[in-house]
Amino acid sequence: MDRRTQILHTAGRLFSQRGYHATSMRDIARALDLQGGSLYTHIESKEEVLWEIVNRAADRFLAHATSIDPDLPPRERLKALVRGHLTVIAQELEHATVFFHEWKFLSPELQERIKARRDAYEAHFREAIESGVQRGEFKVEDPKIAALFVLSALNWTYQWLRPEGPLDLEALTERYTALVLRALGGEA
Amino acid sequence: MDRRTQILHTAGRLFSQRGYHATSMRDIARALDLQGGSLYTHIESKEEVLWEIVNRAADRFLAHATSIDPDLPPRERLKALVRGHLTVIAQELEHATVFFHEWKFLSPELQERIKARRDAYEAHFREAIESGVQRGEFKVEDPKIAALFVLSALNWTYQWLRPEGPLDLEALTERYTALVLRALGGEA
DNA sequence: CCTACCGATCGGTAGG
DNA sequence: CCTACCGATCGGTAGG
Repeated sequence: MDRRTQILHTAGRLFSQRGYHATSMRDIARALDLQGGSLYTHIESKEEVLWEIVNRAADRFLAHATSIDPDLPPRERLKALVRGHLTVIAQELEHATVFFHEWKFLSPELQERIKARRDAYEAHFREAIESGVQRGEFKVEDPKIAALFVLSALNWTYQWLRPEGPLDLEALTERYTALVLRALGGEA
Repeated sequence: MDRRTQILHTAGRLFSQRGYHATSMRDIARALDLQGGSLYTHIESKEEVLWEIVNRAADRFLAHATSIDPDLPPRERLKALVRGHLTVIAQELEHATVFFHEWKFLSPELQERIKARRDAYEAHFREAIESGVQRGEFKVEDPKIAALFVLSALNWTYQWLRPEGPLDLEALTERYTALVLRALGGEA
């Protein structure tokens, strides 16, 4: 792991624990046994560090979603989306936390880029639900609200999901998909 | 509205927009046409301001939950809980945002007090679900996960719920309760 | 990668 | 409620 990667990793941990503004560059340096100024050989600015963390987390979420065959039956597609989302959060809890919590501290231009990626991600959920409704697999009055409902239930999990916790990822995925599919009227 | 109330209100707005650490006491003072030092006639410290905002938001959530008759049929009880939660978020969006986002910046002692209140609040949901399962109104494998699922779907709404938005609170409550009850197996 | 520093700003206080 | 200030710390840079 080269220095830059170490810096991003350490920053991700500290940002997720204390927040972006409550973490100083000197905090990051100290955790790596460096002096504050030495970080700038490897990074451009504090904001660049935040951007890398947030954007890489967006990569992870999108990589899962785009790898799902859109021709799958909507029920299977949604199951895969739920599983992928929980997997990213469980495997990348610190970066996911920074992604959800700290993206507002990016510059307006970088915020727009993240919003665009987030919208593209959410569209996968909305489309899976809409196609399920069209095919009669799901029954919901308002697919947009249903998508927000499902994404809300998933996003908040970064607040309480602990990979080392009593519930393993498989078991949680199973229970969450069951709740989601039943909410959408897609399962007995 | 006395000065102290004005300060708490302004701080709530700024904390919700920029976050606690990115808001300076001088920012709050400037918004009220005061000098920074003048705030301290009315407040003790920046942390006290955060505490007041967070704890009052907790008051609002708990006031709704405890006003619900626990002998109601579980379905009705849960409907009321969902309605109450969305009502607080819609009516107190800025304070609710600070409640969810900034409580980690309180001292450990104050964090504990908030956690205790949050746990008490969540217990209302868990108990409503558990009693629904016992009475046969709900069918869920794991009431604890079901409660986390419902609370997650509700909590995240502060991220996208806009009181001035196209969807009014009544309509949103209706759709959310329908999704929640169906997820719990409590409605055809 | 370190030492030493820059200007700016922080939360909070004294004294009026 | 203001002026003026305190010590501390911030992100970042120059020069080696």
